[in-house]
Amino acid sequence: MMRGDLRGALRVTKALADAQRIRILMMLERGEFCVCQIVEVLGLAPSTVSKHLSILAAADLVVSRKDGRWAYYRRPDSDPSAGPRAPLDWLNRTLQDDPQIRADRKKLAAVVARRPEELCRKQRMMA
Amino acid sequence: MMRGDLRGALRVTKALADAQRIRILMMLERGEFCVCQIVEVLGLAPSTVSKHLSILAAADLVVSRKDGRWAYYRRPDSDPSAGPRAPLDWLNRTLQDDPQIRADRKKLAAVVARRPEELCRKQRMMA
DNA sequence: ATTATACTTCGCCAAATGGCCACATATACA
DNA sequence: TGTATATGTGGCCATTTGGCGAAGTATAAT
Repeated sequence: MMRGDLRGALRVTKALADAQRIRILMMLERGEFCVCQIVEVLGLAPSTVSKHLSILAAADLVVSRKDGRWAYYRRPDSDPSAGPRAPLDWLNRTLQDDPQIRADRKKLAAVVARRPEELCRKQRMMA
Repeated sequence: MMRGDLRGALRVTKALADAQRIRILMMLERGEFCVCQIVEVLGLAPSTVSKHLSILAAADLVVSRKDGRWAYYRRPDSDPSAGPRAPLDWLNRTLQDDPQIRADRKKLAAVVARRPEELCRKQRMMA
């Protein structure tokens, strides 16, 4: 993208200025996940998570991939020089030992052990 | 400070998620300035600028120094490894050619040429 | 073809944010 | 001491933001 103007930078910093979105980004350091998996870890409504993901995507902090009914999100596998790699690395370093992030990682491990269908079914039951 | 938790990181990212505060930080890359000088460049009410500065200070992105009636703000002259140096460097790189930031730099040059008293006097006249 | 399902978009509401003015505080100068 | 002045704080208001549920969309399964 390479915008390089204040508006573009603000899109990034505003995207980073929310706890749930930071949690999502830290998740995605571990790999590529579908929306229902992210929903399960965050404990928010799917519509809410979807909106967060669209904000992150608009800032080029994540990219999406459709596969059947599922939508997978991951960190862009792009050049480390350009793009907002620097603030993300900083977050990574800073939050390595944060209790919330550690808890998310633990929950993530349990989540990836299941098939996505089960997650979605469970989430429908709760709602 | 070295907080290292999500709350501390959010204080930083939220502080960076505002155009005026980014403009202030870019100004302070050029040196140390008093509130009335920042007011003059941004074109906002002194109370507004003061609040922005307190948000930046709470995130350890600026430090203040009192000298008589004047309060001077600057970037913390601290270790480059710890602290939120990384996102700031990224902003610096990204916004180098932004028109708003360039305009601010130009205005800043005119502002530093005057004595602070004149600026404050002028600002009182306008209000 | 119809139904089920994974996700997104829309509409709404409560809370947070950014702006200003008015006032409070603190320092300097007469 | 008293007054002027540079900055900080509190109250108020308009806008933005984050959350949810309901409805919409698109793909898969029956």
